[in-house]
Amino acid sequence: MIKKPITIKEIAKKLNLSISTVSRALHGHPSISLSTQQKVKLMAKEMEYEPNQTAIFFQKGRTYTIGVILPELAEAFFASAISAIEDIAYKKNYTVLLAQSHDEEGREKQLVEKMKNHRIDGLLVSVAKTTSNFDHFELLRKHQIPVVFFDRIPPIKNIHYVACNIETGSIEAVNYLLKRGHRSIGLINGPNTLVASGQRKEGYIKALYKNRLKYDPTLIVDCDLTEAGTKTALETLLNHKRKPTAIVTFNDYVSAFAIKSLRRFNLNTDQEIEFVSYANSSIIGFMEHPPVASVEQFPTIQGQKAIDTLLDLLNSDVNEETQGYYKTIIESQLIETHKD
Amino acid sequence: MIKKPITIKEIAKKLNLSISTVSRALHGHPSISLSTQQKVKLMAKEMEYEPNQTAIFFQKGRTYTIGVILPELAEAFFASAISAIEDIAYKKNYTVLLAQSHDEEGREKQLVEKMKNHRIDGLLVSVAKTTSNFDHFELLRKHQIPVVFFDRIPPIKNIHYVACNIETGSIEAVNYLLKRGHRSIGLINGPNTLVASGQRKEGYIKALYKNRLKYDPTLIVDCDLTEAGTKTALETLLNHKRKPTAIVTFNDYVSAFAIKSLRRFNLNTDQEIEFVSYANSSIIGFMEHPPVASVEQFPTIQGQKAIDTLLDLLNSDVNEETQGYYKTIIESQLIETHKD
DNA sequence: TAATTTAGCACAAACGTTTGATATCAATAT
DNA sequence: ATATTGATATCAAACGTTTGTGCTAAATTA
Repeated sequence: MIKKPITIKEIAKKLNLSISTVSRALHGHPSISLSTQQKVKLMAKEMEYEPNQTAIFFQKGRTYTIGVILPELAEAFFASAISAIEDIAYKKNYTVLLAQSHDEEGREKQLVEKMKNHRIDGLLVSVAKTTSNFDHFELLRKHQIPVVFFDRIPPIKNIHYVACNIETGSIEAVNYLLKRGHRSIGLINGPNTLVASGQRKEGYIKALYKNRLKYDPTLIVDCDLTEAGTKTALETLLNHKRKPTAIVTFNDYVSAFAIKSLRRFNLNTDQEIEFVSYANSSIIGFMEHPPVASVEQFPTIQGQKAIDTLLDLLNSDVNEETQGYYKTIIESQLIETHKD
Repeated sequence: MIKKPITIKEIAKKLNLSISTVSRALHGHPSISLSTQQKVKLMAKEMEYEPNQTAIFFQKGRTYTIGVILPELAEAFFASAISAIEDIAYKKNYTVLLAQSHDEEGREKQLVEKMKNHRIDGLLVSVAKTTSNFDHFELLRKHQIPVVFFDRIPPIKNIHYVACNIETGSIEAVNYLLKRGHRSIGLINGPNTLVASGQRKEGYIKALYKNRLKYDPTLIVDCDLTEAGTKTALETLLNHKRKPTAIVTFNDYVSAFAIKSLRRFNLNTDQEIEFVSYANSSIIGFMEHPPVASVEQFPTIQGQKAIDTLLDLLNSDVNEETQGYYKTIIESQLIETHKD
């Protein structure tokens, strides 16, 4: 037996009321008597009435839907973020339209367009690595659709964003290693095309300067984040005239590769090399020899703050110019690996 | 400068045409002359016309949106699955409405309701662990909204589903270890409330029987999948009178915990214990001493098949009764760990 | 009692699009 | 010359809901 969705029209007919009365009754409008309100609500329940959201969306011009565009859903960082976002959206009765850009500018652009046409109320974006032109986001502004960027934010003015300050974490990381007595600290960094690489490097250098230590650029080695690349980078550092006793790596995966490689082929190292990395991902818990610490970047908190400010934006009808822009910076934090 | 979305009405006025003509022109309807079609299309582009999808959704009763309900977005398996699903949805011009149940039946129920009201065209679900009543899915059937279950499928008749046959992988795993000369093989399994645990156990037992080996139930130890639980389970096996030389574990994480624990406190084991696990997750690539093999469950393929069959369902207007139900089984597959 | 307020409801427009039915006009066929 | 066809475009209804305005009768006030 197939059920056609029933409408307020049919409720109206059944109760000999007008459509508008039914509508208002269901919303508890004061100009409808309590008795009819109850009658209507009862009948609605009886007939298993469910409002047609598409009609409401259309009518109201709002969808209570927020778009989320992420570079890569399968990446742990973004998976955590979207999970946190969805949780809050659910709580606030919003719905999440999800899409991934795969770090492609073209796809990102198309997705923005698509979401605009879907009449999302607002958008959350972590921008693609390759994106160099940001007009598609400007377009949304013209259509009064607020956008909040998070984690990967574009280098443009007048935007709302939530980001993580990696530099402080970077400084903490180096300070930590210095306190542990290391004097030659290497850095296996990511490709220098990434903003994230620059941030790590900046912090690394600043920390050394602050401690009045001389900064040796050759102790920084870029790598492509693959296992092979990591190995090569590691070997470069091991052959350095001031062979580092500690190494900061771009992220936990690079640390894992480096440690794995180091231990397999260099087990007879009398002096252990200590590692510090970034992300504090769950992988650390599974490692036999984890880095001594990792810089947490709080994906869930970033996601939460991002959707919080978006919802704020949606529920204050003041326009942007007068109220300025939300800029939230989360401080990254060095987390020591739990010794078990 | 704020832009109001412009409508076909305004295009019509500007060209002195009727609304319907503009609509048909934009769709290339044959009863509109090519010359006017071009004029209209040109003007549409000029005025930066974008169709109001909410109006179209409402009008057509279809949203080209598919709902996806997963237990936990932050879990690697589901993150891969949703990634694959989104990719295909994007290609086929569908949009993904995402939500997570957190393995709670109540939340799952609410989400289904919400998605129904959003008028999704179809739904993809991996059901929550706690769900025991499946009426909310039945409801969708009545509303002609097709549902395809994947990975975690409910124990009810007449449904479309995509699942992974773990038993064959389980058998492969044990066979593999037997071939490698092991005669005492342990199993660190998950909680027996999980279907997944049962499947692993079944395969384990069948493999032994097929090889005419006696099955010792005490070589199977359940654990809660935590690090501590794994350690306890491992110790139980190590103290077994027929101490296993190989262990199958519920998943890669359990393997990681076990291996870590084993190597830390038992480094002087002359004879190595070999591990085989499930999931073949990326963590294996980062392990210093990975399991020798892992049973791949193909999250992306499952996701792909699931959305493929859903789209099939959506685009064939034959009703379910006549065409039967799609039941796709993916064979799991033992993947040997790449030696590097 | 007549005038005015108030409560309770109905009417109808509007949101933007699609689509079946219809109209117009010219070209062709009878 | 009339009927038929075909090409092209218009009209108007419909999708389900919200909401400003208008209406009626009862209740209140003067």
